[in-house]
Amino acid sequence: MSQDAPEPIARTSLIETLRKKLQEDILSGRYPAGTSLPPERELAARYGVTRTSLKHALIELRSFGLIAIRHGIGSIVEDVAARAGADALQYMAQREGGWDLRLFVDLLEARALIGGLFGRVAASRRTEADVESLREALGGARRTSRDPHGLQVAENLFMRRVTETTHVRTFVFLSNSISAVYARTLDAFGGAFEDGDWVTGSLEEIFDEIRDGSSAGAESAMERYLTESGKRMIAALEEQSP
Amino acid sequence: MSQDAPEPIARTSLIETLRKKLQEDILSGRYPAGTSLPPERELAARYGVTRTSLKHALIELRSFGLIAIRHGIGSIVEDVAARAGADALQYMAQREGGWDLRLFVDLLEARALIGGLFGRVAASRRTEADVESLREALGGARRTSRDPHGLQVAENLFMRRVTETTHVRTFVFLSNSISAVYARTLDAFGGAFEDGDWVTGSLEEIFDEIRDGSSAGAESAMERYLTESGKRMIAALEEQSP
DNA sequence: ACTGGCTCAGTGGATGAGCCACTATAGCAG
DNA sequence: CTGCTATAGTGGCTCATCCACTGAGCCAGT
Repeated sequence: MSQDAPEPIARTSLIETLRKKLQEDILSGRYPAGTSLPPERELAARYGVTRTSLKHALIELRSFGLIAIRHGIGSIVEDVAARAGADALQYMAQREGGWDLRLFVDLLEARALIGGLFGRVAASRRTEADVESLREALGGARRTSRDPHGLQVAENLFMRRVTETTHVRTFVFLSNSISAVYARTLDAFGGAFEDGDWVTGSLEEIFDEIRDGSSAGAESAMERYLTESGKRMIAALEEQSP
Repeated sequence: MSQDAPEPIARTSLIETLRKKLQEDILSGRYPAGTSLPPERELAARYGVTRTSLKHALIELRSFGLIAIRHGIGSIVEDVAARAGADALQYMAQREGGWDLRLFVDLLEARALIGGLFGRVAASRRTEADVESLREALGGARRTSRDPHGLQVAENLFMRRVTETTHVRTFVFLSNSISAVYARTLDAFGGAFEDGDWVTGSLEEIFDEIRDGSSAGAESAMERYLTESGKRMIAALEEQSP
């Protein structure tokens, strides 16, 4: 198997940087919920960019539910807890360059609980085709079980297949939002995939339960694996950034 | 009680319209996943807008995971199923002005299943403060049980409180993404809240289970209510748009 | 005193021309 | 065959302007 692309160097565009900065200022309470942001012209001057660029960043913030932009009025800061959607997680979990460990732990717990639910539903609805698709993904994991990075990719695929087996499209989107938080920093979690036998063994167990249509079994197998896997991811993270 | 504001007239900005149009063209397969969008200059000319405006729309699409923009290369269409996050749901469920009923049914099913999970976790982790907060929200629903619109708002608040009772912040964000799909069109679902006694009765049942710490009870009460409520929402929708 | 219309200042919406920066490719020099 | 360079195509970003919407205050008519 060919080596995967070596993760293109992260370039930070101005807009990207600007959005992060604004977001940080909002999340840190500098611009409290319910208040107006300074006018675009002033904000642009303050951050030293054009109004056009600033606007790009504002529109992106709006799409995450962090602000509401109203013609003739201004940009109003929304209550994050009340409005921000799941896609905002990927930006909230990485603040100021580092990880927000508390939120990340929270996220992984949610992943484990929801994964359990997915396993349960998947077991009760799997078709022949689903089982085959899962078997194939499992095979991929087995073949690459000694390469942490490859295994990580294979595990992700397997989990995606489990989610698809629920036949609930909304679950796939929810799952994407969660994966997106750590997907772009896969390398940071290599340490969680060094014990290849444990990973493949766990996936096999999950596969067996789903194949057998055992809802309760699949639920607990998923939840157990994801919980332990989450712990290892956290550990890997703490090793890197002391 | 005073009459609520009569829903401000929805204004559609150019960027909003443009984003919808592009999105529709992507989702409908006109620009298949993996291929490049036409160059910005050409796209702008084709849609009859400035490149600046087009860019605003593209950036928004990027934030939903529908495209990837690469300097010097172009905008590549992402595989929606693989990348689009939960916030994309609100736009996918309302295509071409009407509702995508299939996706909406799917969404409501997911809501019921996840709601069950939330109920279970909430029951196992509720604190005194949570119970009080839930009781207060329940009281609000009781007081407005004869006004469908008011009841709907109160029910939303109650469900939010249940989610908060899980003490898993990620759940709140996931929940926001789901609510966002129908939150902006609350009026369309008034029909689902006409039987005030049934709604408040159901909420009371959920409250009791959570208060008593009965995980299994809370899970099934939530799932039952949300399933039935979802059916009524669909019915209300079908009445309106034959 | 109240109503309705008008004006004005402040704010976001949108434009279009222009230049910079990045990427891939083809052709040339060694 | 290798490695450099020129070039064309694409997105990144700026700038200067004008349009459209909102809210507040003023003023004339009733």
